Amino acid sequence: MNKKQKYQYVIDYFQESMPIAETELMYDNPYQLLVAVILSAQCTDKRVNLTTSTIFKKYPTPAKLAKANFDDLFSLIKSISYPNNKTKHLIGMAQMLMEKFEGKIPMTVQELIQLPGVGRKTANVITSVVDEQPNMAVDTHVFRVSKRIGLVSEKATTPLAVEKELVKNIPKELIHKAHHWLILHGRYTCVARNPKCSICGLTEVCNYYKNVVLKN
DNA sequence: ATCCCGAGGG
DNA sequence: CCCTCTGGAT
Repeated sequence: MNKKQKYQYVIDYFQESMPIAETELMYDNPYQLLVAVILSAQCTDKRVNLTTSTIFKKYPTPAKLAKANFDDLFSLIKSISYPNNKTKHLIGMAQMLMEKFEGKIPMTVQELIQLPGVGRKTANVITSVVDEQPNMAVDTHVFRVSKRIGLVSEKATTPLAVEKELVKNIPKELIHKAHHWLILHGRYTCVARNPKCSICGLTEVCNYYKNVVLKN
């Protein structure tokens, strides 16, 4: 089976098993998604959702968030990872939105990564989810699952390298869905520790299953 | 002990 | 490339 066939097999499987694949972060607009994704670094979506309901009430717009008191915001997110950094990033992000972008969320990767707390992964999430741009955000799940199945080559050792190979091999119109497929597969089946290969429909094409599981 | 939709800085 | 930030769940 060549690479093209492998991608097709994986896509067909996900199309059938996950016809609707969406983020589990709760948001109602691009501003809320941006805040939620920044908060999601090294933290589960469920814990992020616990904090954003209050944050969105207290700071419903970039203008409000730009004027937030550090300690007030910190107290709302102190129970998730890196509260100090994230508080600083959120306020700085909102301030730059007001100063450089007229309080609106820019919709290009180049502009988004200028914002404090927004890196390539977050910028790819925003532009693909909000604007349906064919960008692939590579987080810990997408990285791990792509490597295990063998969707990307051995030499792809960084998120950027994985991103480029995935974008090259997945049809443009499916990249947005594929992003969520890989995340949800990684979150519930191809988990980091003791992946649940017994309930996985991809073992037939999976390098990890062939090279690691079958040999133990 | 390891992991969770990373980013910034050296 | 490396390191730090940093809390809760399993």
